[in-house]
Amino acid sequence: MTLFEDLQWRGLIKDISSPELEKKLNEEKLTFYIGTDPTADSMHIGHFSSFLIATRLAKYGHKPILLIGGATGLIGDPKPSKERQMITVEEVKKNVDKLTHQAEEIFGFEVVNNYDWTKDINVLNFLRDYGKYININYMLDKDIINRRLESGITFCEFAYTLLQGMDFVHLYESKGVTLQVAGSDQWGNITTGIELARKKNNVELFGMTMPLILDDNGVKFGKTEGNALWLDKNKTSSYELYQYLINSSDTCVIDYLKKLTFLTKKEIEEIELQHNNNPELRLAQKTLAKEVITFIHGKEEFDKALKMSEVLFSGNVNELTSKEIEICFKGVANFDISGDITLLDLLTTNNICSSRREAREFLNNGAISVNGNIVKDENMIINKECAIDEKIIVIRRGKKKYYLGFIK
RNA sequence: GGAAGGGUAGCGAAGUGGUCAAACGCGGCAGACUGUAAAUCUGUUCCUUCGGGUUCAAUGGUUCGACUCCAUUCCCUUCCA
Repeated sequence: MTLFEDLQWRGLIKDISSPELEKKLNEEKLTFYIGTDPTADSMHIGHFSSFLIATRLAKYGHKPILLIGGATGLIGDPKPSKERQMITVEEVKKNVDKLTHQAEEIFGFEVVNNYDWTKDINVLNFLRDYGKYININYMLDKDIINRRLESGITFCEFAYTLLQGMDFVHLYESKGVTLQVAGSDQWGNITTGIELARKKNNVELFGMTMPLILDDNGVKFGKTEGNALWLDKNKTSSYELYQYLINSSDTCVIDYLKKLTFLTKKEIEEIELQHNNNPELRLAQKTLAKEVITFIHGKEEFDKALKMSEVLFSGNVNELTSKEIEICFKGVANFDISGDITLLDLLTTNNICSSRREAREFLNNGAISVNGNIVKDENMIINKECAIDEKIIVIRRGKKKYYLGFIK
């Protein structure tokens, strides 16, 4: 199977700028880039799913460059609905540093920052050297801009696409990059770069986009409860990541395996077969979790997440020693307990429940358990005596949310 | 700068003087069922010491009483310049 066929089979190709690209990908060694803007201090699983393409292409001998948008992040890619809130310069800088570090650590490829080549371009150069090549009508035709004309768009965001186009051209000129890969929402920006290069450098650059990964509710992969799943394990523990992946729906999980792992077609088809025979074993989900977490955090973290999940969902928490709990709950929300405190106060003061009212409701529903036992008494006194090894209290809210209290 | 429309809970959206802590939908959270699934069903969704307290962009005003009326301010959108 050629690279292109493999990508197609995995459903990773949405648009390509020219049919020629297939041949180029299969037969040549290209230098390509994929980028993201530093809108947060960590990448999330969504970035991961698209950045994986870098590793995939690299395996076939292409050279990846990862771009962190220190410049474009200051402007903001237009969202379909409304203007973005500007991020402060300091924050962007901070995010760039973190993302750069993270990208290097997880993917191990060269990382560049477009701020480096954009910061010294003055407004006149910008207009003459780049603005002159792009017609306004061309920009207005872009989906993302067109859609915003009704609700309004500032010049700042309107110009964003041009900045990204400049990146492509710059990377072509300085590093011989001829291909840009991105999520499908970036198509408009990729084509701006191609257009710019065609007019300015008289060269044909290539673009390829991947479809968004959606679950069966049409929700973007990796979005849960409005929180992203971060790749920084201090922001999202490997346990949480494991839980998200293991809960993938049957209808999506095979698709996820294709898109998020490096398992071969044969291996995935074998898993699919077994999975369909015994869906309740969730072999596909387990494999997915293993592959993804091992890639991001390494084997050790995966083992930890696995052990913790097994303990929490099959065994009983109070069979463990405090030491074991401490190890496998690392990363779970925790707090200190000093002296006696009623359960109700404990729940509210540590943000396990947002109000006393809510805490009572949970207690009444039997949603709260302490060290594995459901408790309904809001006045239960929590102290050293009821702690495991007199050290740790494990609070569970609902089925899956855990909190650790350390006796001080 | 001018004209018009608008700002209601996490979001969308009703309410246009009292029966409004505010319909309805989505989302969230919990419970049942289950495969830690999906679907479904049930409860709940400002705070509370359960007396009550604080909310409908902000500030003042009218009124016994304001989300509803008036004034000013701020913000958003559209059209015109």
